[in-house]
Amino acid sequence: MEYTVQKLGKLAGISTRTLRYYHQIGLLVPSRINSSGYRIYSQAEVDQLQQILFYKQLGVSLDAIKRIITDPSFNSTHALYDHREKLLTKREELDKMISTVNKTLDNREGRTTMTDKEKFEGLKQKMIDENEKEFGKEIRKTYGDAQVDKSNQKMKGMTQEQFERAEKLGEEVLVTLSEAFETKDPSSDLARKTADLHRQWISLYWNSYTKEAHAGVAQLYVDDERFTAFYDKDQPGKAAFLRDAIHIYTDMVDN
Amino acid sequence: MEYTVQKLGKLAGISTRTLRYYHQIGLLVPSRINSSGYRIYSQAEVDQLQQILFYKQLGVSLDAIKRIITDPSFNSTHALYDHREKLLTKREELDKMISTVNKTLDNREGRTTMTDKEKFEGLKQKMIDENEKEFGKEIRKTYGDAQVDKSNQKMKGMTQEQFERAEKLGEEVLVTLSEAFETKDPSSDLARKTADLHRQWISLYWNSYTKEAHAGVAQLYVDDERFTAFYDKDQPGKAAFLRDAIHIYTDMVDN
DNA sequence: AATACACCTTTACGTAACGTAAAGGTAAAG
DNA sequence: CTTTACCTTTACGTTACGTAAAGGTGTATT
Repeated sequence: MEYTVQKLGKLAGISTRTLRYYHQIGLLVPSRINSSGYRIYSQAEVDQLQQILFYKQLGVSLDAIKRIITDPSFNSTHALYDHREKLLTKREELDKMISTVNKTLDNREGRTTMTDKEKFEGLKQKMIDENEKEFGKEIRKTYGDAQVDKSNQKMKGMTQEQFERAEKLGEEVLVTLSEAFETKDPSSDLARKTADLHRQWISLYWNSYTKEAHAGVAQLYVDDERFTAFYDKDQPGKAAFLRDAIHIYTDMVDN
Repeated sequence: MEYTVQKLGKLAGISTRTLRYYHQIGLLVPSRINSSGYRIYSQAEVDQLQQILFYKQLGVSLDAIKRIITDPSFNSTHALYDHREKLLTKREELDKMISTVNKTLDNREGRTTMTDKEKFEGLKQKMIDENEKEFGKEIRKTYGDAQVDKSNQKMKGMTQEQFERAEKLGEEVLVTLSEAFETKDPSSDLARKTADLHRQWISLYWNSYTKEAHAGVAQLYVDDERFTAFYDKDQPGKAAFLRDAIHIYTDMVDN
């Protein structure tokens, strides 16, 4: 089988420009050029291209890939060891950046919104106070002061728009929960939707979402009678249903 | 105080080329140009440069930095949230690459020196099996199958070198824990070191470290008697001590 | 055969953030 | 007055292509 640039490009899922570029740098040379100047690739090039794309997926530079696949005396395993070192270094740098960003955001959250909309500020403070009075102690016990303070700080740092969105989401969770509860199946689509809405909702208050913490909070809804009372208000069993739905959800989602 | 390019460059630890480039793109404009055409910077520019370098350190693009520091109506906190998302996405991509490289290298090692490493391969599989038998059910219940499978997969994906490092770290945790335990103070330096070593250790098995999950595992050491038995083997109270140390640690560490 | 249309070619600029010459003025010190 | 250190602008190189632009080729339809 022989391929022109477009045929091969479609086969491999890359652009024709890419193939011309690979030819230009000598990474993938067509088996021949036909009388009209067209690049013609055959099976050997298809195989080589697969190799190239594999290494590319690992983040290896085209220059390094060229050395790996064209020079048979080149130790590709050693090259991959080297490459891994580079990747690990990069990840450390990234981790540092992420940590610094987190720190910066933490510091800012407390001070951003000054005395602009007092009413709004008052409302938020009121919500924090009530939250604290009702559930603060239990959550603090389970997740530590730092987490709770951060959540409160974040609430204070929210813009009015974000705040309204959060309140709306919170209501949506309750409405969808009621609908889902009627299915009696915590793995139903509606239940999954509820769990997903709930994730969105807490994500607005948390600095970093993790499945584990989400699942932990879900459990708390059953373990702490005040939470249970809140969710079971209309129909008993809703708190447990929500917990089950969230646990199924966090077990399904891959990250 | 006034500075020429070289003076300011030395002060900030950057090249003169960089300063000229920042001028060119309008990111840092000198306060004035003297009669000979020299760029002259004063205090205001020094301050702005510090800001620029801070954001640069977070991996923010110069274009984004420019918007952040020149447009006062720009919400820099929101920009940082966005930026953090990008960083997290990048880290996921990196993790995938690293995992694939590890897998590839593992496969190659197997092919090239198959019989040589058989013992080692067997050892890893044995560890996974034992782990599963002993703690699998409890951990699966708490953290879900996905997390446990990932951890096992990661163990299989480890190279011999990494594997040895992991085992050594595991021992270090135990040794340091014993020393720290004698201080009777879970906030002592030694206790903090123990928690940090423990973090490093589990990070080798987890795809992504989070404070919450770390704290959760620490709690498990106390809640699950099999874990407790393991850590309390020599001196009762060590499991609880480790949990306390880790909780103090996760509350302190910013990310 | 003429035309339309899909496909091919090469050339070349743009991207991010500078490093590195090259060619040529300027300031201060000897 | 010369050396030396410092300044300037212009411009090419870096990575892996995307995106025109200008023009030739292959095939099907009119």
